[in-house]
Amino acid sequence: MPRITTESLLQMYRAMLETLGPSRWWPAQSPFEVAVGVILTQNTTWGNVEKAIANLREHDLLTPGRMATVTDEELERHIQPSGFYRQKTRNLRAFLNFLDEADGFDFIGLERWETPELRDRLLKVKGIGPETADSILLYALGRPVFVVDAYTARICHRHGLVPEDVGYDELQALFTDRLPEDAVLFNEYHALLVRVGKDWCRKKKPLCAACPLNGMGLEPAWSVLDR
DNA sequence: CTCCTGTACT
DNA sequence: AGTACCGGAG
Repeated sequence: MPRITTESLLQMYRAMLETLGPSRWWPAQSPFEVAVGVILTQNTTWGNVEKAIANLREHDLLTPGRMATVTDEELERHIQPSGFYRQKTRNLRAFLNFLDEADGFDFIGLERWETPELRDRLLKVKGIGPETADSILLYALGRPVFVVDAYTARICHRHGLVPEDVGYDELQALFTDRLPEDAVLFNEYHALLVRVGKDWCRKKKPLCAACPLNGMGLEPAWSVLDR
């Protein structure tokens, strides 16, 4: 395994930022809307989530208090285009209950918890796993938490930085152990990795020659391991 | 490991 | 038609 340094991670960051420009994440009008988008986008393309969000906005359901008033059937209908709509309705309901019990639907009231405790509490909510919890912490609450995902794993694995079956915490530590604890940096870094993962470091037929991360002196491990 | 689900892309 | 999608639960 190659030695990974702070400078090499920052070099990757700069390469992506220079090529792609800033990402302006998370696209939403409130912290609650961010959290809803985070939950809806689990294993789902963002375009489908946008349709669901648009439905919710049309019906003025993008606040915890308003969303809590509708039935499961109505919520299912609105978020249907984002897929997994029965599960996600349960997940949204569980998150609403969490907000209600935590702070009476005042999303900003979550500020009273330090990040590690708030993360533990989020992870106890059914439907909220590590990536969803961290995305809410970073993109809804501005906490300096580095979000990793399948794209991050794929990109890092193909550059020989981690094994293919790297776990969430281990992959996250790769970045948090070496980068300054900066929410603005973490926000943009994850956004850039997702964009690279979608458009260049694709699962099949990766476009390595045109990739923003091409020619960084990293080992293209994928080329000899799989296809 | 399988299931969950709709949509868009190849 | 097959595949992939800003995962998580059982």
